[in-house]
Amino acid sequence: MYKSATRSFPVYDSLRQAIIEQALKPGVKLPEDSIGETFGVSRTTVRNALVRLDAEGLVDLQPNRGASVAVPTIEEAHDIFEMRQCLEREVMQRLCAMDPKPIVKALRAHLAEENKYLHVDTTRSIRLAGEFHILLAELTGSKILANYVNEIVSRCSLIMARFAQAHSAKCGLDEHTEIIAAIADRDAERAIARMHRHLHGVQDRALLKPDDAEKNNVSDILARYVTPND
Amino acid sequence: MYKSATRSFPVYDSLRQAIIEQALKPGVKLPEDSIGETFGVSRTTVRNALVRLDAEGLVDLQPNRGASVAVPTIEEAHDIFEMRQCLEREVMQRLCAMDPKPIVKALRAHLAEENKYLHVDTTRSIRLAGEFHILLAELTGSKILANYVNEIVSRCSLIMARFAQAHSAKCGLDEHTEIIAAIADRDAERAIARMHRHLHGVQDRALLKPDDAEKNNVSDILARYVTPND
DNA sequence: AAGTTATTTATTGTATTCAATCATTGTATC
DNA sequence: GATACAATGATTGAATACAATAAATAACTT
Repeated sequence: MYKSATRSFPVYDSLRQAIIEQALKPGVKLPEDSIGETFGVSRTTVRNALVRLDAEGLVDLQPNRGASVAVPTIEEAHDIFEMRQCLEREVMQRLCAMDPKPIVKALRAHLAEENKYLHVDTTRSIRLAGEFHILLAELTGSKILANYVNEIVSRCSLIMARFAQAHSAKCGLDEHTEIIAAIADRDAERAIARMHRHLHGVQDRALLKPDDAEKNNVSDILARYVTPND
Repeated sequence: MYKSATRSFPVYDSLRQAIIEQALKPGVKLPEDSIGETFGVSRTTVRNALVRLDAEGLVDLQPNRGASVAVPTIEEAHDIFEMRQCLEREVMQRLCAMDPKPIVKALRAHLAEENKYLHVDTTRSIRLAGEFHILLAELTGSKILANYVNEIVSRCSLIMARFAQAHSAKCGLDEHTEIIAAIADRDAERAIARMHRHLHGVQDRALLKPDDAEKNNVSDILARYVTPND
């Protein structure tokens, strides 16, 4: 839906990544000026990216008082997790009605990747765990379902940044393995049950920590996310 | 998610309305200049609205060649309708687990409205039919579910504009009545079945007409959608 | 005359500019 | 010392301006 051939795309993408990886924590202000400087673009361009992120629910764009990383309430957190259950149930349902061979192959390949970076690169590990769910959705072949799952997984990352203990964001790899097995057997009921329990575990671990909305300097953090192209 | 206290909001809102009501048909170009003139705002402001509509899937924003009303393919159409089935099934499920009294009351009130304008004001009638589904979603109390349903109902309007016979967009009121009855009985299975059949009917009627992408003048059409506030 | 290239025109991408709003600090008053 | 108000500074809202790209037209070649 988003064509990357614009200057605002890298801004959008880096901000998104930074939010998902919890480098930009909920509540952090996102001033157009400083972000523009970081990326070497004008405020117009930054604003474009912010509008998009607002539409996706990752950023909160208040009139006349600018943008900040969205701060999900505990109610929204429950709401989002419930929706996630619904979407991923649908994913399981559909995958179990398809030819499991290519699906399982792709999933196993991803799982190997997850294993590779477990206990090695935490940030990457967390990202891969999320991408496992996005891959599942993509394998259904439904663009719109994949989009929704993508969006909601991102928002769950945000929730974990707000409420969860540090590093509790990692999905259990065993659980991913179990889910793949159920799909391989085309056992929809089991796949749904496994997924449900898995997500419930993630949710449980997510809703513990009281918030410490520590202020961080945006520019310093973002500088690490600029992809150098010269 | 979208704060209305900006100049771009009326532009966004009018465009959205015009697309949903099928006054702006799929494929119609949306030049920033002429739209800006129509609303008395600058291109910057128009662009803001277009970016948002692109994010919602109602507008297609191609780099360097501007915006046009999205033209869903037949594959996307099926994809979207399938997703809609999933979402509205969830709505039924949730509503049937709640206290039916206030829900049924709100739904009956809406149905009365639908009846009132049936055979009187076609445009309004079509809009109300869509809003029935949005109301259902809102009554679950889930913001995010309501958002998704809202979005997907809009995109279904787009699909009907592209493929359906003129005026086949109207939902059967009897079917709405049946759905309400099932909710009143807290009979989830029946509610889901009714909704499923209902949507299937809508989908069937939607996928007939070959496209006649007649060119239309945007400004003329949009002029009717400008809400005068002075 | 058909096709190709050059030129012009229209439209978009982005930066810059100015006005409006909000946040903050300082000052006065009680 | 606390509160209310005023002035300042910082940040956003939105229009304008300029550069870059694409579309349309004209001129040219074969």
